[in-house]
Amino acid sequence: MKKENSAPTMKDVAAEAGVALGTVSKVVNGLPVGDSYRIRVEDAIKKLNYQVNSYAQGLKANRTYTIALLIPNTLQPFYASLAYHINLSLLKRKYRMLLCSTDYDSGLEQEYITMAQQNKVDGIIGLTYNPNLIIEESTPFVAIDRSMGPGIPCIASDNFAGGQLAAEKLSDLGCKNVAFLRIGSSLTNEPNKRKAGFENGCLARGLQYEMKILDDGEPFEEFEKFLKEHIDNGKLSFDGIFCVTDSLAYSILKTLRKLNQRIPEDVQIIGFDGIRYFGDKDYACSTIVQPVSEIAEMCVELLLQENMLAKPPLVCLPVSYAYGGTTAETFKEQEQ
Amino acid sequence: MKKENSAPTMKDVAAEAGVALGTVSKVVNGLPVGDSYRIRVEDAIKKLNYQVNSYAQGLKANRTYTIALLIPNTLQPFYASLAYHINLSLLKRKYRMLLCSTDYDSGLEQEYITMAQQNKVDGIIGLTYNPNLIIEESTPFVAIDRSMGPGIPCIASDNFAGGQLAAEKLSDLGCKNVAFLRIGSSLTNEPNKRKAGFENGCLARGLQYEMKILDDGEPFEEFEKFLKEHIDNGKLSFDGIFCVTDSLAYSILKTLRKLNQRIPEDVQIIGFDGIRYFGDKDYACSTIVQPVSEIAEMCVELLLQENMLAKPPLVCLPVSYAYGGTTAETFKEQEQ
DNA sequence: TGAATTATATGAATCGTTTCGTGAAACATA
DNA sequence: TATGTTTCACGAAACGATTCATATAATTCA
Repeated sequence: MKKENSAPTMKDVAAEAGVALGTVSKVVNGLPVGDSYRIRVEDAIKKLNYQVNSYAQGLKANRTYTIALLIPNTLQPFYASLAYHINLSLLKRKYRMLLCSTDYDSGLEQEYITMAQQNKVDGIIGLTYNPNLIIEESTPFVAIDRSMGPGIPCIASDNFAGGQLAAEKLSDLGCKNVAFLRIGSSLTNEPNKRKAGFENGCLARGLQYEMKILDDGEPFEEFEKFLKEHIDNGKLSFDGIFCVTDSLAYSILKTLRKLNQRIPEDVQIIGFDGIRYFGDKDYACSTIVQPVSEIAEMCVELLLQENMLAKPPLVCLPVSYAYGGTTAETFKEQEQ
Repeated sequence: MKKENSAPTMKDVAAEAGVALGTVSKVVNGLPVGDSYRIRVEDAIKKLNYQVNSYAQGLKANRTYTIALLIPNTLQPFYASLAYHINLSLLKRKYRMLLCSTDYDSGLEQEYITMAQQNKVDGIIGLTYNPNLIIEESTPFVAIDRSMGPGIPCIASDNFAGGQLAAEKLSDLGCKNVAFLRIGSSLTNEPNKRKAGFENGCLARGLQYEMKILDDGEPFEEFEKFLKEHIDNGKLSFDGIFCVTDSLAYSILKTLRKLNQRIPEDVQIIGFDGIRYFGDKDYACSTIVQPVSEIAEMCVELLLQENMLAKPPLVCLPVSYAYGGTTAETFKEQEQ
């Protein structure tokens, strides 16, 4: 007799079908069972509208088919894209995803990790900023864009190559005197390598270059000041600018327009990330595109890989260049 | 004696502290326990680095403090924003969020709902498109933008008022002859009310108006054709256009520019949603802003509300207008 | 036909919590 | 001191699934 007002359990199904508990379990899990039994159980399942209780399964099996994703938010397109693609990769493997928006808050990052561990997730993927997160060794962790120490693989774009590519592109597009602009985290993380790559590329191509790097807390206006200082008689001394992110590129674009510079005629701009308007339309600016889908797939693959020893400390995936209207490729503009 | 290589359990803590299982449980849950016991237990917890197993808790309590959010994806800024704000509202209440990207796939929507129910989530928030989803009555469900039937509250912006507001704004900004453009779902959902609201507003203000509504599957080029037909001698007959979403507004903007129309000088455009570039910067276009944060809060509040009877069938939250460069408010443009 | 072998269904034990009836200890009262 | 009350720790039972040792039925072979 099934209890009132409560979801049916395996026991209820067993009673309904007139078989033992273990038999129902086998049917549910697709293990070999005599046909007559199987049919009776399947009928009972349909009749009672039975659904397994993943929590009971998780408790017994110590496996939950759930992973946690820590990202600052889903408002920034790059993070949103990561969340989307990681979700897809997990879906293919029948895994579920707990989304944890950390808002760049170190305390919240730690809270979410503790929560995830209590929830006995099968692993955590994290794009985090707290430099001393405490992660139990028993919980597999894969980091994005940051090296977190031994045993924790880091997945990132090839940021150095990306910086280099930006320099080469600007050079190919006719620039002679370029600038690199960066704002944000002083942490040692993979995206910081964009600077070295760009420098390297500039040297290789014989480009004149300058760098303006704002520390945490410095206001964006410093960039405006910097740019103004490089305007002589209405003319900007740079003919190309590489911004560390598309978001920054967008702000710089607006600033330059305010300073009466035409883009791309007077100065060309390349960003980094590969952000598109509304998710799937044009690129927000000419940009070095991160292979988000590949990053996602690699994160999931490494996270779920059993063999800890085979986990590499750092994986850098290849980036590419995409036109987005802020560089002077007239043949492409016509395509638009 | 604690087992090798496995996370410590309450039993381990009890043994370490020399107390009973129930006592540890009480300490963990903040129930009254004698001070000497409490201290011993707390020390043991620290020493063993014990963490509760939420799965065991969930099994016993039939309560998981987890809800599932079904949205098409996180790439579209509006959905991404929903995900972000719902996550925040849940966090305040110590709830976790399973993110399910459905990609507008009816089958996947149903799969996710079944999965969520097996996972014994405490509720589901869904912005779905499948017209006949099967949802167990025992799982609380709150719908966004779609009425799903009795017992399932629907949360939405006041789309009718939004359409009206768009007409009024265009009128205030000097438009005399306007158009409404819509593409997408033929489902009966709340956003469809934007059309009626706009019509109503146009009539009230004595605006000339035309509508162009594309069915599912019709190509975007139909809009271009429509607009071309309304260009006479290089001049568009409309001086204002209301697009059903910001995303559409963006596409129309590009099309109009291709047709040599200046925005906002020749024709003003208002979209709907309140999308911002890069999540927190300028609006993508002049727009009717959906109160996403309030929608999120309302969804969570209604979902977790115990009293089923107090759940309203439909909640419409107030929208507002925001300038985003595609309307002719010169005083605002100067602010930029 | 009877014994040996194989195949397969059974159900008790288990996972890590929470809950609650039980009983021991501490305190108050006469 | 003896008795009645109150307090609070104890630990068995339960949540719903899986697993595995056991029991039963079916099959094979002499």
